[in-house]
Amino acid sequence: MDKIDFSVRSVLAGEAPKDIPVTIKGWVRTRRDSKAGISFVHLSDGSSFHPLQVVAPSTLSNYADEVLKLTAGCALEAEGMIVPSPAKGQPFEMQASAIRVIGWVEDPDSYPIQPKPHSLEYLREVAHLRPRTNVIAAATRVRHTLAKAIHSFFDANGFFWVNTPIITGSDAEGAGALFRVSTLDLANLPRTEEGAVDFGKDFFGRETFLTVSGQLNIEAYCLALTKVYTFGPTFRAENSNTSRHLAEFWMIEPEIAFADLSDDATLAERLLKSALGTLLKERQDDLAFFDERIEKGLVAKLEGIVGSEFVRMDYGEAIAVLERATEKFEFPVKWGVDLQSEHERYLTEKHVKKPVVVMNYPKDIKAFYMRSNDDGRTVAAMDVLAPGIGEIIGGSQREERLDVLDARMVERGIDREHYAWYRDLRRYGTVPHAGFGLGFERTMAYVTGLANVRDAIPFPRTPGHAKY
RNA sequence: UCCCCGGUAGCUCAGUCGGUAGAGCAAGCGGCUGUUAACCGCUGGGUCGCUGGUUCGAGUCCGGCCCGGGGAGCCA
Repeated sequence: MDKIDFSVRSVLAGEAPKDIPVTIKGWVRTRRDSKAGISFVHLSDGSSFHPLQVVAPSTLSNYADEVLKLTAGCALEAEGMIVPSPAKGQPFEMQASAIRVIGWVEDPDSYPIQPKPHSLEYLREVAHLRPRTNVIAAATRVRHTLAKAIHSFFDANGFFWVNTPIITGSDAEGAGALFRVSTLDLANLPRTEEGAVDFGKDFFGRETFLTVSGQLNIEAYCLALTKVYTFGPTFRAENSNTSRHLAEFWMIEPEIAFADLSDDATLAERLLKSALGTLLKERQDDLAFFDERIEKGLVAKLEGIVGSEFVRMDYGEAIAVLERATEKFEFPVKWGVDLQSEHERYLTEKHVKKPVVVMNYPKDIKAFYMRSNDDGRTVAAMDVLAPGIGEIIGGSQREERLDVLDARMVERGIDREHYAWYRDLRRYGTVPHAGFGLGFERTMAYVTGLANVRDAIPFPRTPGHAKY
């Protein structure tokens, strides 16, 4: 065995052998030359936050022709012995015995990713190259670990992951505007006798859309498997232009049977704490970077969340707190109105300074499927608000009583036949159940300190943006 | 969709009272150095977002449009 492939991560962790040459492949971050006869090439393969320092001696056959011409972004293969680094900055480095350039950067002068801080706005315009930066690579690793931690939490607690459909025939009432899915020829639409578009001729024989929520479908599996969740993409065709909205985003939606709103809130709190705890253990390098460059005090903030109790507050209590506040709000506060962003921010950022669960909202501002409370004017809904990001979770106990559900649908003018299968769930062995939706990118924004969800997803889709 | 801010070199930005284009970084060349997003010197690099107008003269003032960002609403 003359050479072995290892990752930069394994080398820096001291896991690579020290008695035989190893080969590392990656992309150049920086190159510094010493006329004493060596060059330092920082090589990154994405496996860890820190790059590998490759020490290239001038005795390499291609030193003058190639090594001295390496610029940021060049792909290469470096072979050599791993040795303890005599200088500060890294525990180990490679004494290169061979460097093979695999891919040059043509025109280094205009290569969009330079070894300097770029603005996140600029990086969005080169979305195909931005994973080569520290910040996006770190976010990508955090995203992976966060997803894994969420799956692990559910698995350890007896939940089953259910892949609810991406294409749906129902429009999950009130969750937002829909993207149509159709194979009809737009230039030559089939028409009914009345002149309307004849969706009976469409691929599925009816109107279909991209899902805005897996909730209705997951309820069906909940009422058989008891503890289930979805984790998949979700689509909203809203013309939303904010740092908190994407047209395509990922959502985690657990649903638990034989459970009420309090159980739901407990699950939300345990899930968040568990996932954050895993991140703190497994992504220290990346979190340290976010702490230093993106949000000072980030790690302490996350540790604080893991170690503290979420504050629970009734909607009515939240209104009272806001009414007492000396803060000037643009929108007046009174019982019955939905909380505005400024109100949510005040509650979570100034009043309690950590995540807060607001529960039992007025029924008129919430969806038809949320369970009516005995007071006749509120429903068992909850929102988890997080500092800096606002609503991170929205959930509720579901209305399991068919007569009450029907009454609510009539109230809202919703066609019961359209929800026939959803009503069936209340006709056959109905039980109290509850669930919530956790926005994955909003959670990412919260744990990285990145202020915009567009930087928390590999290729963000927003109005007018689907180029990459 | 509404409100606000912005668009000048590959990137980040400065550009005064309207007088004809600047810096740092990057790139190229040279110097120095077991260096750490090194340091020193030199060089090249511009449709000042587009368009119309005011003016002797517009990066600068005015209108329209395009693009980006922030905030609001919708919501996760």
